Amino acid sequence: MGPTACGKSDAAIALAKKFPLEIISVDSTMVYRGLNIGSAKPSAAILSTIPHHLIDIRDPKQPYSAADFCQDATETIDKIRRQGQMPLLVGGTMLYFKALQQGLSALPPANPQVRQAIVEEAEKAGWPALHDKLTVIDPKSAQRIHQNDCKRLQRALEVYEITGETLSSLQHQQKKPSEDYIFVNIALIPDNRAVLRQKIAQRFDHMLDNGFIDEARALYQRGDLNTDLPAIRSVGYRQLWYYFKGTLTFDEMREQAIIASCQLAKRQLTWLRSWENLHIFNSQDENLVEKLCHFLHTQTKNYGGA
RNA sequence: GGCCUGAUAGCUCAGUCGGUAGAGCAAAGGACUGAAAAUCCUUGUGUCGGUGGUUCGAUUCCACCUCAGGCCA
Repeated sequence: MGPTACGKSDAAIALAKKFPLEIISVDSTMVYRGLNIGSAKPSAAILSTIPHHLIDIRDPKQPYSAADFCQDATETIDKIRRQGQMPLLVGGTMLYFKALQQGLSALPPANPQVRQAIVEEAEKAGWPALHDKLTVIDPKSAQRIHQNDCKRLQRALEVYEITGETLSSLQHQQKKPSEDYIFVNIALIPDNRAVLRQKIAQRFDHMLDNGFIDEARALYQRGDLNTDLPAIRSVGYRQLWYYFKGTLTFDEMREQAIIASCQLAKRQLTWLRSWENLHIFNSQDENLVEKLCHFLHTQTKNYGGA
């Protein structure tokens, strides 16, 4: 785990060359086909040499979720282990890591019609009015969810609408943490954030120089995608969308994409700061790969048959 | 060379009829259960260009200087 542009993929690939392991991507954007350059997806050449999973498994039109990930990841882990290999989960989507290890409550999946109805209600009455409504239905969740947090408000109302039960009561019921596996949590954390920011900017410029705009334009010209979709909301694609529409100039698009990327990195670091049982490595350490190899070596000894 | 306009937070700017200042963005910290690269919450950021003058008190008024932009020679 680690923030964007900290070198996770490179480190994982280096490890895959030395250990009998296969990589499972834990990334909410790399799941989408056609989002390659902007998601910093490993190249086709690397993907064909080193086994990667959960990349290119969705069309950008179809949303993917943490629950989808849990199911896919569990199946993939089992498959890899049956083949006598070790799974290495690599990515920056911290909710996916958490959901996989701690489990999710038994909640209904998203329902587009119900969501649409809630959005329409919010457009008429405003989100604070929906928050009032939730206070009556599920005071516990309403207290926890801020009245401006439209995504969580929508979800809480959606769950009640579909099941007739409140989100808080369903969440109260036992989650099923995964007990079949031993997870070793490793974080790559930069010790200098200014350097990370610089790296993010350089990487974005590199993407622009290597066809990111053409890639995004092809998606834009499909005509059936928009910025309400999770795929197109992601960093870079969203700003390019506004650039194509003419809302942003090129310079504004570049600046805002880099800023959004830095803000993403900050949120990822916030997750990791309070993460339990974390093995932390300095992502800016010259000998990072060496140290990771040493660490993996001791871990495989400890958990050899697990 | 003359005249005009500007100089306030990291950036763009507002403001103080004289009582040492505030928005947006950025930043920092935080939350996170089927959209999570999403969504949301909290919090500051200051020699108010410099030096003098008037004043109980100047970022605010006055003079000069510096810098930037514009107009005229």
